[in-house]
Amino acid sequence: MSDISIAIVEDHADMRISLQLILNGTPGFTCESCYEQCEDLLEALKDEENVPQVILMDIGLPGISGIEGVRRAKRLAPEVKILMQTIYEDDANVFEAICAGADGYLLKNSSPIQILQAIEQVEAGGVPMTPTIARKVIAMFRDFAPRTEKCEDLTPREHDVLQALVEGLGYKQIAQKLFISLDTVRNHIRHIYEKLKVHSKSEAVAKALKRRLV
Amino acid sequence: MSDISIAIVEDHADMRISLQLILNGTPGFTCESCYEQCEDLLEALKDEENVPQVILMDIGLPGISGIEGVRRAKRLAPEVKILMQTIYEDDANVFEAICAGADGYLLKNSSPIQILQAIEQVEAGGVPMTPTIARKVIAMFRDFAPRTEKCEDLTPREHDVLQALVEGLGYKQIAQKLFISLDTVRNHIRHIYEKLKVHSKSEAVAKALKRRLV
DNA sequence: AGAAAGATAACTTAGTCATGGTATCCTCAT
DNA sequence: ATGAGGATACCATGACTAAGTTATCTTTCT
Repeated sequence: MSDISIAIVEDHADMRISLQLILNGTPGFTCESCYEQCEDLLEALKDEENVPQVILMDIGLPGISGIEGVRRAKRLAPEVKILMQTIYEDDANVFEAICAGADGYLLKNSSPIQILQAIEQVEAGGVPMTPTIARKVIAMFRDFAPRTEKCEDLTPREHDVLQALVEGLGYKQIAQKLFISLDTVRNHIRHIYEKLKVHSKSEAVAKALKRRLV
Repeated sequence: MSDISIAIVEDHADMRISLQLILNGTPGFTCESCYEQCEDLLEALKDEENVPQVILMDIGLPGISGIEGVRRAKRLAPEVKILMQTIYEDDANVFEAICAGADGYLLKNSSPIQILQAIEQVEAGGVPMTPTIARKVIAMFRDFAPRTEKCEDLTPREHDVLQALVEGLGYKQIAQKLFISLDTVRNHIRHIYEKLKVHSKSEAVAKALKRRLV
């Protein structure tokens, strides 16, 4: 089996060079191409000869960001595997990177061995990521799934009112919308608060949306 | 460090017994409880004394299915980690299991070593799953790709305040949390309202959650 | 050096909200 | 038929929120 060919995109020269040294110094891996910025990588990808099997891409880059870089690289070479590397582990970045087409997600403080393993894993069709990130992805995934849970025993009418609250309506507007009096709205909301164990409109809305009660 | 405590739910006696033998025969793992069906597990979970660290659950069970079992078990003991085991790797089952709250997904033909590794991994906060399943989850995730509308340029501080609103806090609480005066909170919220084009806390919370600004 | 933007803070006022208690009417299942 | 739960409605009050106006102090960019 021949070596896995890797390209690096990384703006810090020392990081870039040491990565390349590690890769070229390990049997089974070769790294011929290193780029300081996405633009250079994208230029290179236009020539099919230059397409590596795996790209190791920093997420925080000057010019085109790593995330946008993934999107474009995948357009130019859909079959290339891209591993993102980042110091951040925040939701927004992970989420965006995955949607952009990244095949794995590493932290910058990963050990060389972890990096090599991740490269092998992604080339084998896996999706290497840190446990923390995996949890986040799964959690987000769960959030998107339609919740079948039947709302903490809210009555149908209470559900209507909660729905209206989520739409951002005030008491008066809800009364008009549902053709009931202001006092009845108050009453329903009172009960909703008790059942959801909250004490304000915003808390109720937050809980309703987070638990997919609406 | 003490052993990881494991419970098994599996209807095939031979499978169940050999699993238990393997676990108890390996340093670092103990398995005291085995159940033939979910009902028994759920009954046991009602007593906090009986809650293990990890549950190894078959997905195809008589009576309550493994998936429904996960849902209920997680309600009784939210902190328990659950590994699903199945002969199937089909989308529907995997997705349902994940949404129900499973923390990992193994195939039934996994080797004992793989099972032990998965248990360690899940206990460490990871999400063990086969590469195939991981790919499917990621692909599915991408499809749902709800656009991340660039946070209507809220300033960092405004973002903090919005975050607090989403947590259901009131003005006073936000002031305390962020170590600023009530008036400053008012001011930030005023600006948030202008930028999000809303006129109340609940509207702001609804918009923030729907657009994933937080 | 000066402009622009952000974070901080104060004061005010009309209006809304949270929460208490109470009561009527209807429907459904005991 | 009788009671429980749900929907409707009213009254009252203290606390909170929304929105307007103004001002100081940084930091950042030009």
